[in-house]
This record gives sequence, C-alpha cells and structure tokens, in this order.
Amino acid sequence: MTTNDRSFITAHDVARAAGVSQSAVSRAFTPGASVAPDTRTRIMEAAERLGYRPNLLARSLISGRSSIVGVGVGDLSNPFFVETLQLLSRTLDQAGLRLLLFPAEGSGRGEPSINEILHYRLDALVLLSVGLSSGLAEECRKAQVPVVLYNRTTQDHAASSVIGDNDVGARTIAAHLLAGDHRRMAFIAGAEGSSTNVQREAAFFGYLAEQGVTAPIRAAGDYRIEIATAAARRLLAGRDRPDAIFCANDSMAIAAINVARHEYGLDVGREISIVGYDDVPMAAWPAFSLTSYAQPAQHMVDQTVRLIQILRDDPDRHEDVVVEGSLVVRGSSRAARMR
Amino acid sequence: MTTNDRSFITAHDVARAAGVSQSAVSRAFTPGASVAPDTRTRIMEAAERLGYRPNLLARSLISGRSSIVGVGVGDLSNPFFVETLQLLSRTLDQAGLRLLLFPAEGSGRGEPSINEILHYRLDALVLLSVGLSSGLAEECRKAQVPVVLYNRTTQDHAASSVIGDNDVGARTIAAHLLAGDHRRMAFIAGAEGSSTNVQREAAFFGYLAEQGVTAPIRAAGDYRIEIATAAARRLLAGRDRPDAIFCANDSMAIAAINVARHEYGLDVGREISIVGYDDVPMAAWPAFSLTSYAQPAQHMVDQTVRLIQILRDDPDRHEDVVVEGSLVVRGSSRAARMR
DNA sequence: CTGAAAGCGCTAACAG
DNA sequence: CTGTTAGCGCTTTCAG
Repeated sequence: MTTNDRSFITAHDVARAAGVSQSAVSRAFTPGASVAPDTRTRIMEAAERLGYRPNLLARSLISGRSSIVGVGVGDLSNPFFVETLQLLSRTLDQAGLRLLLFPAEGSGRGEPSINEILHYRLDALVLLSVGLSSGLAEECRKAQVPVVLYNRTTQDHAASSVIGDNDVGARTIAAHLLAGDHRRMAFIAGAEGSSTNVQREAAFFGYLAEQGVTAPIRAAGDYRIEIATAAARRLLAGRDRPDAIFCANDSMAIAAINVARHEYGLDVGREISIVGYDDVPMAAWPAFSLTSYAQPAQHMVDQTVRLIQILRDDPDRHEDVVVEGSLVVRGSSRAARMR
Repeated sequence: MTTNDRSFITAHDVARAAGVSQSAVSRAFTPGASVAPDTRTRIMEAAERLGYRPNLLARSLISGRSSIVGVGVGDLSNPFFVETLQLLSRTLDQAGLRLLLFPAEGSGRGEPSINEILHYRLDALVLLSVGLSSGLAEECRKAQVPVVLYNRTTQDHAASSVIGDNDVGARTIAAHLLAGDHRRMAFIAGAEGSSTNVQREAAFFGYLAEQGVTAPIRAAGDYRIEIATAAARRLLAGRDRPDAIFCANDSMAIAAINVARHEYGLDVGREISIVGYDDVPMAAWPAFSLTSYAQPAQHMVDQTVRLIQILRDDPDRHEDVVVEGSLVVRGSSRAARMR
C-alpha cells in the first residue's frame, strides 16, 4: 500500500516563487487586505502556476469558526425533507456555508456520529424533523454549537426552531372536511413523540370537538409508509368505515390512497376523502391528486439560514419562527356541496 | 451585534486541570497511545468536567487529511439518488468519514461552490450522476483530491467510477419486451450527454436491431419529469402509437404511466407496456406497479466507499466498478404469451 | 505597503 | 510512561 504523501503547495512555496513573504501571500488571498496591485498580481500568477489553494482548515483553526453547518436527517423517504435538503444545500451554499450531512436516526440518542460532528467547530447544527434529546442539547451547549430545529420544536427552549403553523393547518383541513359533509372522521397520526404530530392532532381533534363531531377515529402511522399502510387497512376494514381520513403527512396519505383504491376499490374523492400535509410535488400527480396543506419549504429554509447567521454571532439568542401555509384542494377530497 | 467570542476549552486547559502536560492530554485522546491508566482517567475526568473535545480541524491540519468526503448532487427529484444519498451517509458514517454535501447543478462547469469545496483537503469527491467536466477534473487533480463517479463515467480515465451494467440491463429489457410480443417500440431518453443514457440507449437499440426490429421510436426525456411527460404525450398522440415504451429511468417511466393512464385512458400493462430503470421504491407501489431493471444501491454505495478508502492511500489508482442488476417484472408490462 | 514573529489547537518525534 | 520541543498552514499584530 502506497503511503499517502500528497505534498500540498503552501503559501510558503508561493511566497518563494513570487519573491515575497509568506504573509504577503496570505494578504493577497484575504478580501480586504492591503497589498500593492502589482505585488498582488505577481503573487496570484505564482499561485496559479503552482496550483496553490489556501487551506481552509488552517484558516478555520485561527478564525475559530468553520463555515460548516451540520445537518441531521432521519428518514429521507418523506419527499418534504428531500425538497428541504435540496433547497438547504443551495441556500447555504449561496450564503458561503458548507453543509455537513449526517444520519440522525430516531431521536438522536446514542448516535455516535453526532457527537463526532460536534468536534468540527460547526457554525450551527440543523435538525430536519429530528428530535432533540435533552442529552444532545446539553452536548451542543457544551460544544457551543447553536441548534436550529426544522419542522419540529421542543417543550423546553433548548433550541431555536422553524416550523409551519400546524394549528391553523390542521384546523383548516378539519373545516374543509366538515364543509364536504363528511360524517365519520379519521386521523392517521405521525410519530407519537413529535411536536409536529402533537400539534396537528390536537388542532384537528380540537376543531372537530368544537363543531360537535363525536368520536373521530385515530390510528398510528408513525410517518412511515408501511405503518400507515397497515393503519389504513385497519381503518377501511373496520365495520365503521370512515368517509374522511386526514393523514399527518403526504407520504402516509399517499399510502392510504393506495390502500383505498387498490385494495378496497374505493373511488377516492367520492366514496372517501383523503387529505395529507406538506404538499410535496408528488401530491400534484394525477395518480394521486392529493388535497394537502402546503408548507412553504423555500421560505422555511430561508428562515433557517437567517437564523443560522444570527446565531453565528449571538449563540445565546433564541427565536421560534412560525410560517404560514395554505390549503391546496385537489381531487382526493370531496369539496363542499352546492346547495 | 454581539461579537462571537466563544472561548473553547483546549487541551491546555485540561492539562492544567489534571496536572499533566498538554501532550499527555493528546495521548489520552489518541486510540493507540501509551498512557498510564490512572493518568488517563485523571485526564478524562478533567476533560469531562470542563467539557473538552479535541478540535478536529487542528488534528486534520497535522494529518493532512480531513476525513471529509465531498458529495455533489444534481437533481434530487430522482428517488434513486435520494436512496443513494441516504445509504451513502450511513455507510460513510460507519467508515468514520464525514459527508460534505454540495449542490452540483448540471455538469459542474462554472460552479463556484465546488472550487471552494476543494480547499478542504477532502479525502475524496463523489459525484452522484453529475458529469465531470475536464476543467473540474483538472482542478481536482491539482488539488490532489481523488474523484469517484457514481452512476456515470467519462470517456477519458479522469476518475474512478461505480456504475451498473447498463448494457446487460437495457438488453434484458429489450428481450423482455420482445418476448411480450410488442411490435412498436419506443425509448424515452435521459440526459443526452450522460454516459448512462448513451449506454442504455445503444444497448436497447442494438439488441432490437439484432432481432430485426425496425425503426424504434425515440424521444428526449432528459431524466426530467416535465420533459418526459411532454415526450410521452408526443409519443401517444402520434398516429403510429407505440405498444411498448422503455424509459431510461423510473421517474420518467412513472411520468409516462401517468400520461398514458390519465390522459389517454390506456390500460397500462395490457394496451401498452411501460418499463423503467433503477427500481426505486415507488416502482413497487400498486399505483404504478412498474417493471424496472433494479440497480443495487447498497452494493454500489459499498463499492464507492471501498474505492474511497483505496484512493485515500493511493490517489493515483484508477478503478472502474461495474455491478450487476436484475429485472423486476411487474404489472406495467405485458409478460410473454403462453403458447 | 510589507516582512518578521507570534500563535490558532493539536500531533509527533525526542529525550528522559 | 511522560514532558519538552517542533511544527501542520494560515492569520494577524507589530515594526518598519
């Protein structure tokens, strides 16, 4: 096995080649430094010729910040997070920040990687719909890495957050279904512990209760396609079959549509209404035509990056951003009857 | 604005607290170093108490390698790359490597971010189905960062690569369609420049020609859903409508199914056969039941990480890995007739 | 405007 | 086994 001794060109090499001091080279590569125009060009030419590029690791060592943002993702089977990740990578990039991606299954407990990540002097840590355990929060505080929760919050104020308005969203959906004259409501829940699910569920059931709707049905879906598929089967096989199902996200709603249509031969949108949440791109496909409450991913991402930049300078700041969404009605739900 | 002066705990602080030298602290945190058991515990206690964590940036500065792998992704609308990205993040993590994600639209030309990335002393650069321009290849060579192309190759041997066997895959699909007694074949192509499309197209048309099938139709899809949708419309609206369409990937095949079923009322799998490539999870959904040639993502990812580890020690090595796939027949294509 | 010198936080010989 | 001593490649005073 060859020993890896790739010898890099350093500022010293360039300095010698250009006949200047090493600090002059440093200045030539520092935006607002004072270098004589001709010295600068001489240096840049030598650098170009030698193929020199400043070592950002060394720079970060001095500045104390890395310009790197850690991003923890759980399950990418939800297209909403894929969309978010894509937007986040672009937006961070434009802000001159790097995105260090790491797998953060479940609630982040016992993850070895995340603890490793924290050693990189991250400018911030973003958790995409991943829970922040109190242990992890403490680790981040110790490591002085500010945390931004995306699409989730915590009870304690352990971290800043960016979420959609789940209360308005779920109530809007409940109102939509009631207007469509549905009598037997069901809800397929997301992950039990998640703030997102807790809020959507409370708002949905809360609104129904206010309107005098009794005994809506509930099934656990855990935001997972397989679990939601099983939940949909139970719901549809029961003797008291619901005529409307609100799923806590689009992935589960699409799973429910698949079951209703292909296993029970139901005409979705006429015999049964199914509604999701997030309005992922797939929801608009004619194969699903899913009514959904849209979360503005780009706006949420922009807010996230804004928060990161604030927290870089002021790590102790706390901010909870709530953005508004909108209901997108499509064929999977029966609209209000004309009278 | 508060000045960000987060003062980190250094090995020096721990040394003083534990009454040892700074290098002793370093040893305590180095796996195979010689430290007396009780010294070690004393150090670890002090470290724990102070919340010390070694600065990996400083460590990388010395070792010359960062344990960071850059990963460039183009469009994440293709679920195959989402799946790959998820697997890659896990697999790299297990190998003790970090994943620096960056957006690499198009062919990587003129991208400012990638050039920035190269300053990080990356252990390797992985391009997920993103082209490697000769300019970029040169930049990477200069920066001494080995490149691994995933699901794509280049003509010149500018980088190592991991791809599926497109030749076998496309021929297998052609044979499958011929066995199903289809007479009028069509192909919806992926990105024109991509090696993946070139190989699949050549093998598909090549096999058909060998079997005496004349004048198969071709439409450009560019691996994009909108383009493929338009292509499917043209194909199905023409007077000489095909009875079989092979799409260069699953995303486009699903777009074609949507058009055939919802715009032309065709019974997919009986009146027309549609076949894709990749076998993404969605292909198995009853809504599509898409026949597809499966690429083993986990295996490809494993090979990619293996290559990275080889290249870390021997940057000049070149290897092209080709992995085998398998045809998964589902309802979207008519099977061979019984005779 | 420029060079010399002092580190950023850590690892790695080198003597004890 | 442990402390001392050099740096890794760069930024940043501080004098010229």
